[in-house]
Amino acid sequence: MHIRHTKLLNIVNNKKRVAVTDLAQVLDVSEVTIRKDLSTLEHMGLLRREHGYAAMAQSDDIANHLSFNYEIKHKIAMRAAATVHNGETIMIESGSCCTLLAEELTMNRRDVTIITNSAFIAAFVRKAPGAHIILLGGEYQNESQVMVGPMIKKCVSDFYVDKLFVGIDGFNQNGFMSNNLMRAEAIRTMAENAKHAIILTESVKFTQTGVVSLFPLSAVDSVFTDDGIPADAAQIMHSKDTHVYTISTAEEK
Amino acid sequence: MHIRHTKLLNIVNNKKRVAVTDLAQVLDVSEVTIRKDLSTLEHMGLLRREHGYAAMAQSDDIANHLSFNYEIKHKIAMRAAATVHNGETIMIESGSCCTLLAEELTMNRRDVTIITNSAFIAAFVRKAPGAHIILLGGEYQNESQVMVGPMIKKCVSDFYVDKLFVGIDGFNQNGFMSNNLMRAEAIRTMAENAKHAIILTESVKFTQTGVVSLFPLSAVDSVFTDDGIPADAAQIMHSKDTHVYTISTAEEK
DNA sequence: AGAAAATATTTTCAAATGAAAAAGAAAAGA
DNA sequence: TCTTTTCTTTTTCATTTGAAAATATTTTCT
Repeated sequence: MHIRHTKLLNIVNNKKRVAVTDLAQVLDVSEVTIRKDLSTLEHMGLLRREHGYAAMAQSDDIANHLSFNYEIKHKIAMRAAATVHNGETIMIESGSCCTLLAEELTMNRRDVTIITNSAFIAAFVRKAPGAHIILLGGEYQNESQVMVGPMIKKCVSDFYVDKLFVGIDGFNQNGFMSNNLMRAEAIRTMAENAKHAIILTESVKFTQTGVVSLFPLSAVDSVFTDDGIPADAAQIMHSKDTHVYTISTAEEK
Repeated sequence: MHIRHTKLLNIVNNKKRVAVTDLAQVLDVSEVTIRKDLSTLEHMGLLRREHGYAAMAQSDDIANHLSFNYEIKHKIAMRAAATVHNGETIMIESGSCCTLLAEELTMNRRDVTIITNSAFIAAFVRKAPGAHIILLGGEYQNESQVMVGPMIKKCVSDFYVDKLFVGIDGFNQNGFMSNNLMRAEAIRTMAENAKHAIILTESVKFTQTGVVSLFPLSAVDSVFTDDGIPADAAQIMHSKDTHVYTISTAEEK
């Protein structure tokens, strides 16, 4: 991803709606270049175009939108993808990093089967050549497009996998947190049928606290995040034998 | 829906991609009017706009695309919707008419719960105020966005409803047909837990034959279609006590 | 380092765009 | 029937758009 694309996304995400003229001026390139960038980014689903403007891709969960810190999320996803081998079956719950993980696995791996309760992820990767998805049933949450409720348990009981990848909404000294009771319940149910629970998240989540408890520290095998993670949070996890993989956020070039 | 919109959709669907200029000329209105129409229709998801052109909304199953015969499909859906009362829980399988039925029920009814194996329908109606969806789990078919396979049975066994609405791909004297073995199997599984199986389909399907058998005539309670249905097909169904509701395709005005 | 190739960016331009105001047509009320 | 209101369509215009060609920059190879 071009460095200008990153800047452009930041501007659009902050202002929500920016004139093409302004973008060209601020980024000091011609409008034509901006337009080509906008085409690319719109195609990736990271923003919307309007006549004369670029607008933030409307998201149902603004705070978790893919285009916020896209590059970091992508790096985290790529690092986690390296732990999955061809032919493996894994579970994924929703979240930006997890979505990008699913994309990578379906685009560039062979015969990876993804079991998920996220209809969003299923739709996101369905055009990819290697997309093989098993969608868990349940009550459909209209905003998140995730399935929750008792049906999840029924569906997931057929499977046992090595790895479950999940996102989080917050963290405190007792463990990992979520913002939604039903989803937290669904994730724990999925975790019962997976050997390792693995967390993928931007480091900001470690400075926030969620609304409901998701996992105690001991339940999580490893964490993939970026190097913005507070030292004390990393320390707490280390002390409980949770592996922490931090990705460098340094901008290349 | 404006009559010009219908004509416009037909042109776009036939040619796949038409210049705005050409549309204005053929329909004999100004380009501005065409542009307003295109905005409306794009917003409804019935076509895509490109710079200078209107293009067919890309569909995974071209033959079943929503924008083909939209008006007829909509009328069929509205007629079927009249049989569903507030507070009812129903099952829907995929199909254009069924999608529009789901839209109507979530937009203009109160407390209707829809059980479906179509992630497409779930996503299509999720913004509607009354959308309450239970999505059945299973193997995710990338093109149709429908879940199939043994997990359907597990999921659906929790429910028993009065009505199951389904679409079909074809018909012969032995009964109703589908184009996909797995989906046909899923539909029959759903039908086991519904009192009445109800078919929603454009009449053209009665002149086509599917690839796999879906239901014998006796398994279907009623059929909602348009008045283009061949007399002999209607006759066969009548003889088996299947109600046939035909909607007039006459263009108003 | 220097040449060749591949990428990225800008210039240029005719065509397409959306907004606003004006004109026309249809529906409703007296 | 005439008037008012509302909805639809057209006219007008300054701005935005994408395509192509020209130029600049970076990368790759020798």
